[in-house]
Amino acid sequence: MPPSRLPRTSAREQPENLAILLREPFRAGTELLHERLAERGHTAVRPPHGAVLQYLDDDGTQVSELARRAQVAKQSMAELVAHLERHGYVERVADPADRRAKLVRATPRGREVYAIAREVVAELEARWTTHLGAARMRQLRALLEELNAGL
Amino acid sequence: MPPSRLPRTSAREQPENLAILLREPFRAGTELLHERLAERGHTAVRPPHGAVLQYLDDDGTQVSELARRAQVAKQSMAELVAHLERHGYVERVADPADRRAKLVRATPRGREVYAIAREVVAELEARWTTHLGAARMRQLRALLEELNAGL
DNA sequence: TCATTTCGACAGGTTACCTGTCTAGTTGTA
DNA sequence: TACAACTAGACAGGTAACCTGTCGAAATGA
Repeated sequence: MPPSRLPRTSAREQPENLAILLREPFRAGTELLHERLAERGHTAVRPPHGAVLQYLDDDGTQVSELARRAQVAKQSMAELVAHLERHGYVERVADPADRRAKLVRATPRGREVYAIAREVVAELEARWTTHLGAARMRQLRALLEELNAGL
Repeated sequence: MPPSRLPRTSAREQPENLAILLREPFRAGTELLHERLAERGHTAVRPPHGAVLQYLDDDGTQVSELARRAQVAKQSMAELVAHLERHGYVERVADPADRRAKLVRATPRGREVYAIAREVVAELEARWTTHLGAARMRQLRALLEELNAGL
């Protein structure tokens, strides 16, 4: 099941070329990450949950703050957090600074996910560096940084 | 509402750097496209419908084929097509070559969406070229093409 | 001819999103 | 200090976008 087998006659392929070039490596990386997570038993962590883990501070973060960072509604974030809590990836503890609030924090099981993510990122970068060479990878990164800086 | 305002202490920010660099320009482009579509009255066309329009051949395409290309279940694709059909962006006509099948085809209203998409892509590329310069844009594109070629 | 495959419809379920409302608690200000 | 205004998160209820499984009609291959 090659995900890159795009139709030759797709009506929008030509104009979207650059968009696809940006999207595909990201998509491939996300796919690899979730494959690896599944292999190691973390089937309950699916792509949307990245929006939680990605924005979690080490010392815990409020649900409302996570929702703001991920740009979804509080209720949506609360559901994702509840799912991860049910599966033991995060825990919610009382916020000592605000009695209304709870802080969401990664558990040891949650931190395993971070470790796997770091491995996958390292593996991908290594693979890409093999294909492009170190110099061109640096070039690519620099160009992407410039592009991102200009929003 | 700056979408790029990422938390300084995000636990995964460092290792994901390159992933984010790839994702952000794509995300920004998608956002701009759907803003423009909404401005011009095409509020019914939302991101998932790109999976239909993106893979439509000019002479029409079967739902099953679209599902394969977009890598979703037939039923999911059928829903997206039904939505676009209800809103007048595509029509389904009998497939002359297969009496079981119907071909999904863009209507004039659907082709407006393609036109807007092409405008947005052109605008983004122009904006990025202003930031990076034509030479670096060519470099970036070449590097991304190499990266994608290596899957 | 007939077993197998394929197309698209239907049934039924889940997940990830949304808005709106409510209570408890915080904060800014008269 | 008092109180209006705001904020955190829970609950209610809804929708869109995905899934699997099943089916009848049509196509295909042996």
